[in-house]
Amino acid sequence: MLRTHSCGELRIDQAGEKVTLSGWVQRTRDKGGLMWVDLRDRYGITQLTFEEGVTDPNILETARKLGREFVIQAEGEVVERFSKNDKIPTGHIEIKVEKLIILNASETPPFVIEDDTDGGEDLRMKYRYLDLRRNEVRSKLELRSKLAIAVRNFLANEEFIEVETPVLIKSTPEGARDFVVPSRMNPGEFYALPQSPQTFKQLLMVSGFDRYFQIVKCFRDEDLRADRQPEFTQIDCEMSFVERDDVLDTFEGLTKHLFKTIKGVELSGFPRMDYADAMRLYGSDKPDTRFGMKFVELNDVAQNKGFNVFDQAELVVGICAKGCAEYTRKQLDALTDFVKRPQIGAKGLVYVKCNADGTYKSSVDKFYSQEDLAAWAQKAGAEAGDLMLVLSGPTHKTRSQMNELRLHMGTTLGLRDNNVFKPLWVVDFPLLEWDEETERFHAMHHPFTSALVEDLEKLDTNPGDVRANAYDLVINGVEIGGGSIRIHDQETQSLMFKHLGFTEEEAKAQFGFLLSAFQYGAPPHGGIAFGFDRLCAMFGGSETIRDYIAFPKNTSGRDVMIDSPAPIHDEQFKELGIKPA
RNA sequence: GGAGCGGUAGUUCAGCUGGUUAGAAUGCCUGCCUGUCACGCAGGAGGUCGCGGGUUCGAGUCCCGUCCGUUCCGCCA
Repeated sequence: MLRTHSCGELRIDQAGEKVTLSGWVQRTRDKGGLMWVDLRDRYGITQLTFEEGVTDPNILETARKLGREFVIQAEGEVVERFSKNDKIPTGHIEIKVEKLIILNASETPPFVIEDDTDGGEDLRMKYRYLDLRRNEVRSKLELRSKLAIAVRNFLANEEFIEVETPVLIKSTPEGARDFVVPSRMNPGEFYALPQSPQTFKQLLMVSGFDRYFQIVKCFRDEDLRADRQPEFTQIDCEMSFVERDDVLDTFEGLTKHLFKTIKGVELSGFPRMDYADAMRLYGSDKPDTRFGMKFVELNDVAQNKGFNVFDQAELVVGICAKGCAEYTRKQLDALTDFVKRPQIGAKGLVYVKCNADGTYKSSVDKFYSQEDLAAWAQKAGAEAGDLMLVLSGPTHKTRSQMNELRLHMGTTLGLRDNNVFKPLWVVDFPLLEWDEETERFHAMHHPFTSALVEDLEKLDTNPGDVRANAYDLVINGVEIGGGSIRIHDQETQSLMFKHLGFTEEEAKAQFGFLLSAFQYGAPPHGGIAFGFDRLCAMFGGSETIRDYIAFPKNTSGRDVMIDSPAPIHDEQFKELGIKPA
């Protein structure tokens, strides 16, 4: 037996017992006549002791050879410590070693395996298997495992069936770029890796599975971010005979269950907000509702007073930062620089300080009287001591700039507490979005999303105004998941493809299987998918999903540990019937 | 595709307006140390300053290019 106990479980009660422990050498402390070794495994650390005149000289000699991360097996007696350490759970005991075996020596690792490591991101990724020995990273994967199990428990309890769908499927021009895989047996033809199991889960509804889920890898060949990996995991779900609220209720239930069982947090009912309101009040389809600072449109009180910039703007919009009237020139300049950065691209920033004495000081005093500014303040709900920040320009662009500023102010003012969770359903997204590049409408969610019945008539006259029966779950400004009630009849689906610019032949070639399935009794259905990696990161209180993935890729889509992607041999090209680039 | 930041010892970083032999901390090695637990003390080894070119009497430092990493924009139905 290589071990009788883990390195985290022995306590003072076990004093006197003979035990065998195995693990990694965390650190050795050689005091001359007395030597200690911290032995580590995933459960904890137990101290081993070696003493001149007590420990067998051969064992002492072996112990002195130990280096960091050696794998050893130690046998000995559990004894009470002479000087105890209250900082670790096993700190009241130690093992008086009577037998020591080096199971495997180790090179000195390139960074220290400690919570507070000296290793940089890149290095840790190259030696990810060492990084994963660290408590911090391991505990994130433990959290992920717990979440996955809790998801399965909840959904199984709700009669969902877990079904695996294929990974080698077919490329379609809609949506994100596909990863493709050449087919050896069908030269010149390619599989694509799924961006989501969308059509398969809909077919499972046609098959009568009624409630499906899968914790599944999805693939998108797009540029990466801190919260975006080329392969990522979704909690993918679909339900039959449901309307929107049935889906929302079920997954509100799942979300509450996860927060309760994993974090011990009780969430109350999730508010719902129209996409249009989200854009108007927060300038974003995923508003962070942990704090207010809602947008206030000021066109009627700020225009036609001679300030050209505002007069010519489609939208004049402000936010009120509570208690910030004392901001210095330097702070205001920094905010101006913030919104003028190329990534945000505002031309400038107007401020209005609501002074304690009831007067106003603004960057546009030349154009506006105290009464004018008072009208703004009243509209924005700004009181003495507050600061109004105002942007103007084209509606869509200005809203998105103000969204950035609002989030920045929220962060600056400490209003975005990681221990507070504010979920929100954003509903009634637009069905279609105009794409400047291809000069046609494309589906905002995906082409299988149904429209709101009352908007259907606008599909021909004003397609951009048609709302979809689609919804997103947003928590703290992070898009956790999204879904829709799907189209389930062949006619409507064909019509949708037509509006998306597919010819009948194209629609048939790409989605013929779905259209045909819809002719054989497809039930009304809808579903949702949660981004599992992001959910894990949110539960762990972090913004990057990388540490919640055991072996992630870097921002260039590379795995620096195995060094992929990599070239293939000419013979492989030949076998696959494709030519090297 | 675009923008910002970064690349100096095994590692994390400092190195100002260009100027002797490029530093610190930590890790590593050697010696000492019987209650350490971030042990302590003494000593030692360790560098193609990412790469290529240019400016200069002189480049880690300035300029151009390039590669890599990272953050963001575009992109992500």
